[in-house]
Amino acid sequence: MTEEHHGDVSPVDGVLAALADPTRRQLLDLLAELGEVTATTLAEHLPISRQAVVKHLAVLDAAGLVTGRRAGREVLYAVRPAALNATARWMAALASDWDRRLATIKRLAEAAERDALPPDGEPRQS
Amino acid sequence: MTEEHHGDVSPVDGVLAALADPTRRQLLDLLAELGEVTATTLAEHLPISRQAVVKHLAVLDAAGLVTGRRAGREVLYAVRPAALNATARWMAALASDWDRRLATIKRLAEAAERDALPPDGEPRQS
DNA sequence: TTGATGTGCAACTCCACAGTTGCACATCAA
DNA sequence: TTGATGTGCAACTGTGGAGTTGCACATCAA
Repeated sequence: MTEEHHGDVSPVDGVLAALADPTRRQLLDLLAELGEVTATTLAEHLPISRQAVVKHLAVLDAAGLVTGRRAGREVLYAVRPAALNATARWMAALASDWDRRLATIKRLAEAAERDALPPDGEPRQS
Repeated sequence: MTEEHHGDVSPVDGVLAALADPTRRQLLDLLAELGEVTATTLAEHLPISRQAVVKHLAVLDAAGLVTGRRAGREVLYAVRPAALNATARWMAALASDWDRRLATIKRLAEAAERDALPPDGEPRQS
């Protein structure tokens, strides 16, 4: 049990890396809209080749954001919300942590400022 | 008024691109822990040069995740939760949208399967 | 004023990754 | 079987970005 706060080996980093690419986000939007489609179909909706789409889908699959299922000679991909949900929660918790820390700092700063002033509240000359 | 669903020009993409880098996430953790510190101080806690830290801070600043404030000859950086919160909400909404769509698809699929079966529910032989 | 410390700017290297093309292999329909 | 369509693998190119070093400029303490 080391004292590290936010572990970096979580599935979160994979999701963040995957979502960093605009083309991959576009791909996810297409998948959510079209339902279950092949890489070839997806490539027809984008200005890139099928192979590029396949590589992106591999990254998204490794991140747990999509799933590929074989149907005859084609592979149908679909969106997978679980990993996205987990990352959203991770982010909200991190933001909440920052808020907590900042509130504490602000409170301490105000207390120190009060202490620095003389008891009668006279401001010191510069 | 195009029919695009999830706009990509939001502050979200900047945040995602910023969070994609592990070093940048480490930097944010350090900032949240140390409060207000300079790039030089941050560099002492990391295996990279001060200039690398400065560049990362510029990216984080552009994404709205950090703020730099001048104090004499040094610049103090601090964490900023607003953009992170916004992105967390964006992600949660997206995940919820996916859940909704998948539920609809599943419902339709089950209805279609019911229609394909004979009225008396007899399973067809393989 | 001098030395020390800290920031800002610029040029450079290096590599991971997005995207491409070409071809071999598998599957469906005729 | 043949042709058409679709996937899988491999090699290659180009570029953005992470990181470095060197130096000029600003600020603080003596």
